[in-house]
Amino acid sequence: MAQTDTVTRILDTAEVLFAERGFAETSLRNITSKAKVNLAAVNYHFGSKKALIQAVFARYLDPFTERFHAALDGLEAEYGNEVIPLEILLETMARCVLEVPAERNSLKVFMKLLGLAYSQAQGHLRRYIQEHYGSVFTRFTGLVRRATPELPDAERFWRLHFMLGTVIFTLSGLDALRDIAEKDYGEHVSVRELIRRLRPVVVSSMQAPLPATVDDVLPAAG
Amino acid sequence: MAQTDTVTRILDTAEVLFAERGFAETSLRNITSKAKVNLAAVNYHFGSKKALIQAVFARYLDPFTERFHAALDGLEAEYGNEVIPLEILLETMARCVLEVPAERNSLKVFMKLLGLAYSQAQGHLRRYIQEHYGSVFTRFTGLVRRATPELPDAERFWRLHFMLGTVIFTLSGLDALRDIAEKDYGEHVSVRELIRRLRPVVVSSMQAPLPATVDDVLPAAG
DNA sequence: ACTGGCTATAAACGATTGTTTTAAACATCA
DNA sequence: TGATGTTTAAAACAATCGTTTATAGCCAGT
Repeated sequence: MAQTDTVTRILDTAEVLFAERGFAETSLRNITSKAKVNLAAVNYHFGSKKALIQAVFARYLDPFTERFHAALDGLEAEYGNEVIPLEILLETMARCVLEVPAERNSLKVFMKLLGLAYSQAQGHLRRYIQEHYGSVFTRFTGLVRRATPELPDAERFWRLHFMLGTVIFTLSGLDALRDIAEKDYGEHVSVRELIRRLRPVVVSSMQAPLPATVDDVLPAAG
Repeated sequence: MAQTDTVTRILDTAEVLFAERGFAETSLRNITSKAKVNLAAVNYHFGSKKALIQAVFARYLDPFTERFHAALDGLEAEYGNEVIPLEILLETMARCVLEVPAERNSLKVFMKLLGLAYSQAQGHLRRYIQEHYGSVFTRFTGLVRRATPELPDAERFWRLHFMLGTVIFTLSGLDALRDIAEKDYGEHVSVRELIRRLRPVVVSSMQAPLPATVDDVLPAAG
């Protein structure tokens, strides 16, 4: 089938170029010429550039959500009515994130796309992701809520997003950071290495003491 | 002087539009029409779009670095040969970040621009920032090093970037997150409120236990 | 009053964008 | 085999991009 081949080749090329240069900076001609397919093939198979972008995300997020739901099913079955510990929840999510792109390109591309979805995308992408994949996140946060009863709801909400920021920011800017780290510390940094470093930091973030309630945020000055 | 007025009006408009939609998605015509100046004025006063982008950053970063250097001078004078505690260093940086944009637009724009500098900008911006403002960061990390002698250099490097990710990601995506938070928790979220929440999390991140050295990152699976 | 140096304006430049159209090549099924 | 519907190919579409040019206006200094 030349059809599936063309579609796949477009997606494979598009996700790499999008991750490298962003959506607006990547033209359809960049994609089609590198993918060795015709320019019109994009609009024929996907309808528009926006739809292509969404398809790129769907190819990552569909298997991820499926896997993540299954993993959470397994955890809930295993723990029954008991509370699933926070570390287990976080590791489960991490494992699902890691496993999905391993079949395809690289985790770096996946995280870079996620970062773009937040920083770029003046609307349609965020709306698309929210609509199609919001339920998994809701389910996950519900389990995290049971695992962290000491946190007020708003506090937990923000800390989860702090955590998201740490992970996405680091892994999406990995190339630039890796260059600096290697130059300064001579140490080669793999993604798994980075996740090993992320683990205690993320857990500590979630378990940090509650912020001061009333007093000034920046008390000292002189 | 209509000259300064035009330059300022271009910068004021450009930084808002850049922050809202990114660099590539913001055309010079968008800027000049909203700023009510002639299209050619951008290339006349700044030379190119790239130079305009850099000028937008310089208008934030120049006063910030000046202020930050001064604040660090004050701390070093105050503490002499003693080690400046980590919390003091972090708070000092936070205060400098907060004070600069208060004179101008909003912290949100500033953070959004910083986020864009990392996620977009396939080169020239990152290089520009590194060249012009890298020394402040180097000085700061040197002080952080003395404040956290228990951390290996590489570990501290990464944790500082984790921290950066948390802050930039959260504050640059503030609008979208604020909508969700207000809808779900009814609570209005100001920037200062958010920084109050960020403080214990960031400190805990830096003080987290060191990662496991050898064993598997994701041990359990079944 | 007039010249010289800036700045503002309008128009046009060539290049590139996403998308559409037209025609040819292909596969599939009666 | 011949007809039908699908995929590719090349060209053209109108729109928009950053940039440049040519012209007009302004405010000094002599």
